[in-house]
Amino acid sequence: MSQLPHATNVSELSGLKVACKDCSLFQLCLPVGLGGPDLALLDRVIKRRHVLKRGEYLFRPGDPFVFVYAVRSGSIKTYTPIRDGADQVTGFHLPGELLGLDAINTETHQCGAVALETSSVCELPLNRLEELGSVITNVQRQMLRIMSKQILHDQALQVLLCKRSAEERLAALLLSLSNRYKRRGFSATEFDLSMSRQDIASYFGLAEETVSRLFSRFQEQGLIEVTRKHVRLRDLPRLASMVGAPERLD
Amino acid sequence: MSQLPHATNVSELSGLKVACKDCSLFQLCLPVGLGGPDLALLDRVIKRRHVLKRGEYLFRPGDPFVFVYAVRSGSIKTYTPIRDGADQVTGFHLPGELLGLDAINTETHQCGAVALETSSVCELPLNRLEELGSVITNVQRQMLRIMSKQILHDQALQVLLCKRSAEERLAALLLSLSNRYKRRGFSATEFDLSMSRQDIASYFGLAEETVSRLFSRFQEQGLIEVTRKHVRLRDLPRLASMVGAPERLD
DNA sequence: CGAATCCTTGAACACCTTCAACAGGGGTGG
DNA sequence: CCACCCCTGTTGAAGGTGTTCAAGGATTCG
Repeated sequence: MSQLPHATNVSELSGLKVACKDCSLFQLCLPVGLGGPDLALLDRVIKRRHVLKRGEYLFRPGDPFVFVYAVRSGSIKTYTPIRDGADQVTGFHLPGELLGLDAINTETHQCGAVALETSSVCELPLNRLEELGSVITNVQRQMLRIMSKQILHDQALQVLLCKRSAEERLAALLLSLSNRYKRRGFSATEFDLSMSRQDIASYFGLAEETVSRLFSRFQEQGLIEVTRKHVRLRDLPRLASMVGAPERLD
Repeated sequence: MSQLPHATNVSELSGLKVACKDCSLFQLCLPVGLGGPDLALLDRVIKRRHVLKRGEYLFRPGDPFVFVYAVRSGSIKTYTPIRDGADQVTGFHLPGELLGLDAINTETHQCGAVALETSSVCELPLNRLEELGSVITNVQRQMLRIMSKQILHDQALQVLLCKRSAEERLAALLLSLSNRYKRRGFSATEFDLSMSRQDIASYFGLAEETVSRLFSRFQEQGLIEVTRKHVRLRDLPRLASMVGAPERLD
C-alpha cells in the first residue's frame, strides 16, 4: 500500500487533539465508566484517526492481530471468506463500536474489515491495554463487558437466523440501525444505508433479490419509504412489533 | 428446589480434592497457560462440583449473574426463550467449556442452562477472578481469549446458518462432537448424543422431522450408523469434506 | 458517455416445513 | 415384573418461503 503522508498527517494532527474524555462517542465506546485518571492513562496508548476511504481495508483475513479498532465515524463491515470464493458478511459497525475482538485468541484475523464509506477509527493496542489493566482493572472489566455484549448480540442474530422469516430479519436490521443512529444523535427515522442489498442479503443468509423485494413490499405496506440507499421509516411501532426482544440486534 | 444434603456433600467432598492442576480438563479450561502460583490462587476462589441431574437447571433466564460455570462432566445445553413460548437452543457445552459469559454485561442471565444428562460444574465467581486479575493478569488474558474464541464460534455458526444446507449443518455438528470428544480422550467415531433431535433442530433452525430424516439419509449413504441416541461415524473424511473451515464449530 | 455495478421484477423450481400418522423405548404405577 | 402410556423419533405427502435463473432499468464513476 502506498502512503499518502500529507493527508495522513493532517488528519492525525487534528485527531490527536480529541482525548477520549472529549470524544462524542464517550458514552458508547470503551471508556464508559472510567474516571479521570484512568482516562488519561488510556489516552496515552490509543492512537486516533486512522482514516479509510470507501472500499479500503482495515485488516484482511490472515493478517496478524495488532489492534482492536474503535469506529470513530462512518461505517465498516466485517466479512469472512467461505469456500466457493464468496464472502459472508458478519457484521456492520457504527461509530463507538469495537472491531477485531474475534482475533484475540488466535492472534490472527479470521475476518476482514472494509470501510463502507469514508470512515475513521481509533487503534487500541491490546497488549498495552493489558499492561494498563494491571493498574486500572476498570479497563479490563470494560473489555469483558464489551465482549459479553458481543456474545449476546451474536445470540440474537442466531435466533433471527433460526426462527424468523426474511421479512422479520430485515425489520430487525432497520430497527437496529434506527436505534443505533438515534443513540448517536442522528435521526431515528431517516438515514442512508451504507451497505448494499447484497451485503444485507449475505448478512442474513438471503438472496439479493429477496432483500430487494422486501424493500419494495415494505414500501407498498407503508412501513417505509425507500429510494436506493435512502430510507425513511414511516411506521416505527409496526416495525418494532415485528421483532421480538431476544432478536434485537442493537 | 429441595436439597439433597447427603448426595451433595459426598460429591463436593470428593470434588474439592481435585485441584485445577490435577484436573483432567486442565488443557481445556480456564487454567491453560497459568503457572503454579497462579493456579494455587485460582484454586482458592473456585468452588468445585456442583452436581446436576438430567433436566435440572443451572440457571434460568432472568437470574442474576453470580458465576461463570465450567462444565466438569456430562453436558449442558443453553437456550433462550422466544415469543410463542418456544425455546431456541443456543449451545451444547461439554466438559472444559465455559458457560454464562453472555451475562457479564447485563449482570442478568438472558439464557437458561439445563443439564442434558447427569453433569457437574465448577463455579467461578467472576468478581473474585477480577480481584485476582489485578495480581495475575494471566487470568484476565485467559478470559479475554476464551471470550474471543466464543465470538469466533458464533461466527462459524452464523456462516453455517446463512450459507449451508440442513445436511451440512448436521455434518458440522457430528464433526464438532467428534473432535471435542476426541480431545477429551473419548472415541472420535462412536458416542452417545445427549441432546434430542428437537434440540439439534432448534439449534440449527430446522424442523425436528428434517433432522430425523437426515440421520436416516446419512445412514443410507453409509456415512454413519445410528440407533436412537447412539452414533457411529463410519466415514469421517467424507463428513469432514462436507464442512468448510470457517464453519467448524469446535 | 460508456461500462460496470447495483437494484428491481418476473417465473419456475427446490429445499425444507407443516400436517398427519405411527412405531418403539423407557419410565411409572399397579 | 409387567403393562400401559407418554414422549421421542420416524416416515409420508402436500404446501410454502425463499432461491435460482433471466432480463431489464437505474446510478455512479472513470
